[in-house]
Amino acid sequence: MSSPEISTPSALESLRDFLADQKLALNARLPAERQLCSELGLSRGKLRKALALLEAEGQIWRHVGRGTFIGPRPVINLNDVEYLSEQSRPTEVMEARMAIEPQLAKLAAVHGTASNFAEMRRCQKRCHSAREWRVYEAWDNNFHQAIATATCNKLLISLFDTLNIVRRSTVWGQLRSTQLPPADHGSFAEHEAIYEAIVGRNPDLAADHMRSHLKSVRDRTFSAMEN
Amino acid sequence: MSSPEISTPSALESLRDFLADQKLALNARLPAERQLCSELGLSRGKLRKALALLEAEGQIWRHVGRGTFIGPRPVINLNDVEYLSEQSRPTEVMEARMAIEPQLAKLAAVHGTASNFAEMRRCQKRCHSAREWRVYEAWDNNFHQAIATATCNKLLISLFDTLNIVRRSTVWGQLRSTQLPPADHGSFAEHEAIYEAIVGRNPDLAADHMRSHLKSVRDRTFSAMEN
DNA sequence: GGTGTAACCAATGCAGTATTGGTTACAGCC
DNA sequence: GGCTGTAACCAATACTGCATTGGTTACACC
Repeated sequence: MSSPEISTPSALESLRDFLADQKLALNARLPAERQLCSELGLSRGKLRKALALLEAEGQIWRHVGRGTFIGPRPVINLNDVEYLSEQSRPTEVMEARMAIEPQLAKLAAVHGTASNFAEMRRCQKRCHSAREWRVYEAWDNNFHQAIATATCNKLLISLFDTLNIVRRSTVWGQLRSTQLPPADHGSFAEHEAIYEAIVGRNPDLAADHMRSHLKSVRDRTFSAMEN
Repeated sequence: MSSPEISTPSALESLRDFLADQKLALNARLPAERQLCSELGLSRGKLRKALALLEAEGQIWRHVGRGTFIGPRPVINLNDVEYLSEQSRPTEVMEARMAIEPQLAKLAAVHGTASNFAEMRRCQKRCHSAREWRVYEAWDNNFHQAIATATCNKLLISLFDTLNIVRRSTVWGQLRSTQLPPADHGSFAEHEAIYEAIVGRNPDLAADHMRSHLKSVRDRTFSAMEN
């Protein structure tokens, strides 16, 4: 039986020869499968087996609708926020917040500067003076952003930004309970506690307050969803 | 009456009234400028001035070809991992790991499945049998990746991936102390402790072990850098 | 100088079409 | 039965032409 053991390897060989001939640069796109078939005189099945081997070796990578390319598969776009938002359920987003934001508060208490603290204070005041839910929410968001900024860690800030975008674009399955100005919103006291702990350079306390703040946010959100 | 001090504010007022009437949701798109002009009976110039004020307040954001939207301008996609890597110093990367990975271990102990645990075990074995530093490092990396995967939280996994890419592309300012096979590498016991805590469904213990593991990694790394 | 109007610009969205890798069904052939 | 080649189909993606949108400029008119 000379056919399978030899014919498939020969397909691989002719494909390798073709690639060597063309001297294709990194990331270059090679002809579509159907075209390569006729050029190399191979059936599509054989060609695809050869291509699969090359792909397994990391020599090429393929994608439906795009083509076959030279080189290692590029890193997937991790920050494809839309995709992430579709993939993330509200409980997951909340879980991620509770995992990360307390740590940010902790580090903010360590590395935060006076101007960081001033920005946090400014956001708090705007929260108080907000008369519409939307405005309140904007400054609440800025408050949490200010805490992330206070970590003085660009990587963590970037991770928080991604988390934040996903959170804001997540469909929470509810309308805000109207245009309610959040007059006696419980978050005021919680924000204050977080702020005090951070400014007081008390990392663990800051993390604790952030954790309980997020817990109450979670409870309010999900209980509102069930109503 | 028709002086600029009055006419422009009135444009702003009628625009605010319009927004209140429509009760537009967050991220909703409001009508195109030309349409709003006729609806509100304003010239485009006046309308644009009013819109510019709202935009300055952070109430709306606009983009050519897309439209005008309610809410804060979404943050640009910072998928530029290379940029992040340049901006992040080794201490920052390490700090981010110590902030996030213990939380991942904690959640892995909560949500992890049997197949997650099997994968973690597989990575551990490969770490043991590795004879080159590079291979060891690859499976060590996979071990931490498996923990992130075990959180069953796509958002957290994605954040970890970003962190991981930055970490791996960070210049640590040192060469590995040669090709040393890490025969009695201290991380073995630490990995084992983390694994046991996760499989034993002990979230806090898992976080603790991860924290001390990262501490020892940090100490080894930075002491090596000083030598 | 300020205002309103219209025209233009580049960026974007959108819908329809073509292309691409991946898969399946089937006839033909040892 | 097992393998092969062919064709058809599928979902994802690129491409293309057109409509729309915010931003800008020019100009006539007070």
